[in-house]
Amino acid sequence: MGLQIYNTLSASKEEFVPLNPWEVRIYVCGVTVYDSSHIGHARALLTFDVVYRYLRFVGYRVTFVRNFTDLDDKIIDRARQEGTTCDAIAARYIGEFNRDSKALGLLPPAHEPKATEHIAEIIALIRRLEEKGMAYQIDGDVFFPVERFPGYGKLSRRNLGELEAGARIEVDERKRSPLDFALWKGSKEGEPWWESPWGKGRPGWHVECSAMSTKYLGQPFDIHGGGLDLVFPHHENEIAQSEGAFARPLARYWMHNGFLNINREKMSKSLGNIFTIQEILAAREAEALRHYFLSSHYRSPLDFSAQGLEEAERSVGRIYETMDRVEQATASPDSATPDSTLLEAFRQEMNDDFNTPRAIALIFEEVRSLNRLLDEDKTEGLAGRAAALKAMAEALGLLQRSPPVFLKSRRQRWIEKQGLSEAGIEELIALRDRARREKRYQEADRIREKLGEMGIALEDTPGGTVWKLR
RNA sequence: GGCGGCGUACCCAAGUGGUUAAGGGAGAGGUCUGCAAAACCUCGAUGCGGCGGUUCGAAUCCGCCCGCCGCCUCCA
Repeated sequence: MGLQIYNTLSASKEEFVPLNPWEVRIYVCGVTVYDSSHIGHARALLTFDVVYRYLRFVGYRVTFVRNFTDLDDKIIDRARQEGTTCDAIAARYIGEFNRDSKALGLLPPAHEPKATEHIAEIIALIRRLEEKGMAYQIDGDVFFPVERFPGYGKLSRRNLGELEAGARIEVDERKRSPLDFALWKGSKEGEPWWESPWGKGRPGWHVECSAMSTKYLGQPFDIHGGGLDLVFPHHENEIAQSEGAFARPLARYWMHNGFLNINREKMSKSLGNIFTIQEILAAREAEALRHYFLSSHYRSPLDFSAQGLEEAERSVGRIYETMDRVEQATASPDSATPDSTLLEAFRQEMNDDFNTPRAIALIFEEVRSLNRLLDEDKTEGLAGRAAALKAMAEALGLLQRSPPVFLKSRRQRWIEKQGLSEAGIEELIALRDRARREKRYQEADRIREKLGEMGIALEDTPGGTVWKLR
């Protein structure tokens, strides 16, 4: 059986059949660049990075697009607070985002369009809606009349009656329905603006994604993704605009990742429980965060904890340590043909709506068998299995670095945090080794204990004493 | 009020009708070791929030109840 994807549109898993058999076109809503990205963003980014990687792994040519919303009320507010321009704010946080995404080990998208660079396309889309009677102008604003789009609510499984009943929005009295949303906003004093058929103004929130996704991917395209919170109203409105304008589907599969909570609470500024990506990556390896997220299913809510992340870092370290052993024992696993049984098992798990927890379980089962082979000095089949493990890990974005580099980096980070010096540690180890050679074991154990208190574990291997973090 | 989700061992977390309920961490015992560590082996939920029901058979379907959470407003 092929890949099954849970489609929010049908609220069920569906066989994934792309429009063209060999390629997949996917659009993911990126970030609004008004502040630093936090680990909730990281979950969404990593979720779709794995979708992207896995689609490539199974052989598709993938066109992946992720936008920047660089035009929005929050950016305007921020610029005002700081007495600077929206451009400056957007540029700053796009820069941060690029650093974050590199640090997270994300594959770069084919396109990263910005709203401000697609004003012409946005205006064209709104005009098209006007022609079809799906836009109305009031003063300098243009709204989308939701009752003109019969499928409104199909993604979030609501009907207009329910929505209106539950609406707690401050209603703009000029709108025909409280649910109508702005396609174009007339500019107020001090706001960025562009010339348009409706006067000076700027796009509404949802319209830029409609314009940009179809510009790069056509309509329909295969997969549209984003966080669960975007289902309503953002994605619902994208569907209304794009399908209203062109009378064909916008995207065929809608994927949404679950939320990240902190200690069972939603992350929010008012609770002060937001961790930025930069804060987390200063303390932990990026692949630890990735492993932590992939250990639960992307659609489940996930509770973030420092302890969980620490455990994840150890787990990732275990995979690296095993790969390190393999590389020391065999010439080169890279030149081996990956074990096909393992790859097939991996595909089977991932084909079930990207079941990464099971894929990771598979990786650990394999880590155990590899270690057993290594313990027993058996090299038969080792390279092929290691190659398969590596291929699986890469499809998840793990094992992006060479084992020695990763292990060294983790150790280095820890030394700095503890204010220790590598030379000092080495010196103590040398002292202990001399004591051991001279069979002064009490002395040797005393030194090891001392290092232990510093958080360092020693391993006496045939090749000499190596040290690791507790 | 409307819509939706979750509750699996000490912790994290898969599993949505059928042999022994994945995997990781912690724990216990063992192999190895001067002693350790790492690695490996073994053990570990007769039970999947509670109570009923459907079924030859349910963590898995249905009903009720308890507890937690999300969306309906900007939000990944």
